[in-house]
Amino acid sequence: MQMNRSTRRTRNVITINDVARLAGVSPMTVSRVVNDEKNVRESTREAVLLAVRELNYVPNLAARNLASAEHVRIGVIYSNPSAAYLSEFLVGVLDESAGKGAELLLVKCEASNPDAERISVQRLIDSAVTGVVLPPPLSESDTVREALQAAGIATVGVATGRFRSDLSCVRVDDRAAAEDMTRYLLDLGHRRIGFIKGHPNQTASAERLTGFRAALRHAPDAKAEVVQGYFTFPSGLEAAERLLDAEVRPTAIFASNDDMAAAVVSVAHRRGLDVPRDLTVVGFDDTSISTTLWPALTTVRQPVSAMAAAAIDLLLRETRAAKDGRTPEPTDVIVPHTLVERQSSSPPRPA
Amino acid sequence: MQMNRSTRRTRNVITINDVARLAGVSPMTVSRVVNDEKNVRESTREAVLLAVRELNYVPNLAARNLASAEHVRIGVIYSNPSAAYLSEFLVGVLDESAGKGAELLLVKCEASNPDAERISVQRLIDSAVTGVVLPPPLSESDTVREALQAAGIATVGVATGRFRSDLSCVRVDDRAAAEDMTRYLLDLGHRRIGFIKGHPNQTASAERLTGFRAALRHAPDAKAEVVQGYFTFPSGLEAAERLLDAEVRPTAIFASNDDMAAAVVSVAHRRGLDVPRDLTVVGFDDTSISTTLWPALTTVRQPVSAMAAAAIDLLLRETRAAKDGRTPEPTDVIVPHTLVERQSSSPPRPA
DNA sequence: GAATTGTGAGCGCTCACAATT
DNA sequence: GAATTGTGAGCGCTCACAATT
Repeated sequence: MQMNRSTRRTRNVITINDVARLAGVSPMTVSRVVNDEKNVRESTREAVLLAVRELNYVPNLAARNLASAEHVRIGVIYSNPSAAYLSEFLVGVLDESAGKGAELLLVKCEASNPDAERISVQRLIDSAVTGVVLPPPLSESDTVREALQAAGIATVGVATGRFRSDLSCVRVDDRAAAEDMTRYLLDLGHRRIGFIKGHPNQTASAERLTGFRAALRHAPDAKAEVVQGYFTFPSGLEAAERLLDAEVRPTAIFASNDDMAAAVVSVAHRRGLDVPRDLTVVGFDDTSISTTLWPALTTVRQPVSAMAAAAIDLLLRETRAAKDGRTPEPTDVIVPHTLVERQSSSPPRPA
Repeated sequence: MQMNRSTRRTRNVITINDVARLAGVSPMTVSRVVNDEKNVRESTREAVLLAVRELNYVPNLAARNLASAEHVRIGVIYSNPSAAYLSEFLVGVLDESAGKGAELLLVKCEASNPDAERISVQRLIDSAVTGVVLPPPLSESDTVREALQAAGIATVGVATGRFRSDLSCVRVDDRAAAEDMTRYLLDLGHRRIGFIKGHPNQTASAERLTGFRAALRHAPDAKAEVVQGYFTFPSGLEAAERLLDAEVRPTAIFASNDDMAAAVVSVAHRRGLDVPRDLTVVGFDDTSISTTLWPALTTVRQPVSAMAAAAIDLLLRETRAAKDGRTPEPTDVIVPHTLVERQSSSPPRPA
């Protein structure tokens, strides 16, 4: 017999009790299933999940936070990569954590400065974060990784060039992506191709170069010229000058990121070269500069927001598992890249 | 006599009950004071606030969210302003809302497209946001403002050039800031000054121009050349070419934002001009590009993160007041700007 | 009557343990 | 004994109302 409901505001929201009733179990069992805990019989789990789906149940995060011992607080240490990258990254981080009730703590940090890095990590530790997400370039900082590992804090790196067995990461396959782009240039008919490398402190730089070289192996008649860059616009200017000063100019230049590709376009225009008629220019990342520019850049799209979101998701999964006494193996999440063809590329002009 | 505490995890955290006990009132009274409700005697309020401060009480947001009828969800509609601006803005929004338990909902929107703007607003309304923060340039969109007002959603605009009586805003005094910068150039000794205007769809553009002109009125011997820009790097390139093509070149160029100032530096270098020896270049905003560049830009610092944080704070205050039945007057929050002197400015070369 | 303060219950979940298989 | 499920209380706040000034 149903008691008269209290006079309180009626919320017509599905709760854990509704799910429990439908599944014929206790609310605690529903809680176990929803939180992916072990020691739930498979048939029970399925019954609960069925009820969850049927009722479209979404756990109340406020209640979970209040009832559970600790709060999920995720730290993000960011340095000054391309601002375009950071804003896309933050959008992804936000979108994912907002819905999961995780608190975010952002800490700025000068990159390539071990002292500053250690201080940033310490600040996160002092703030009792449960996990940390590292966007590039800090995702490859030994200092940061070691300090976090020493403190036993779950960490996920984003956009590292390679997977390493002691750090979960979310990345694209940089090598395959660079290979795809190079093959695209070869298919257009280019045979003299300049390549601008990324910063040597990031493994993605080497991977992209490897991919570039791998594609060229299938075109023995092609000539490659490789110069160093550092992912910045100014370094791209300098690299472009070097490549375009060659006696026989390349007909295409592949820059390891969009900022440097934008610099190549800038230098080309200064020299009176039409892009793409006289020079094809392609980039990597698909950050906002690639469409701000004229001509818009052909580039490799890294789904930055989705990667950030995936990193948060992975981190939450790992911290939850850790709380449950399991120590999850570091995971290597590879997300698909896409080649985005825009106006900065075309077949070379017939000689 | 103290009962044996439950076997449950002991949290040694200050709660509303601790404050109530110390202040000699009921928890509900503490709740009223903390939430800034009316109908609390002034002496009671003071006693409670004293206890809050003494114990360093911070309300548990999860408990508040669970107990109170509705959730605070703040929408942010962003378009594609400078990426550097957006990332700073998001950092501020995040820092402020994380600590206040507000959920954030980001919606991207193509600017200057009324249909897209209406769709974005509708998405926020459908998601039951309690308030909306508008970064530029959407903070000045009539479409967006009207749609939100029609839906009765509290809104705060950021970095609008002027205050209007129907919209709370957080901004710097653009006119005064531009006047300061211009006076700085005059004090350095410049008498031929180029000015690149911002996009005409933002009131800040006009304010900055007004400030520039106001400062020049005190230097009757100075000559000004004003050209149109649109806040983008390419528009800055074009404007710089126009200014530097003049028979008598300006010795200083004041661009209405950093992106355009960076473009001016780029054009100057292309023409073999040394910055600042041959040409002083100054910007506005102090976004990350101003220090990435060489020489680093002298510019006006807008504390973007702090402004975003202030906007969130103001919004929370307004929605809370509205819940309490009060209709707060739109507020005009002006935050201080600062002139940041770096390497791109110097006295003009003696003729 | 209006302004101010307090009371008891309840928001939706998870804890620690107990009970069952 | 181990694996699985349930029980009762409690997390820290605010609601609706009642009681007091």
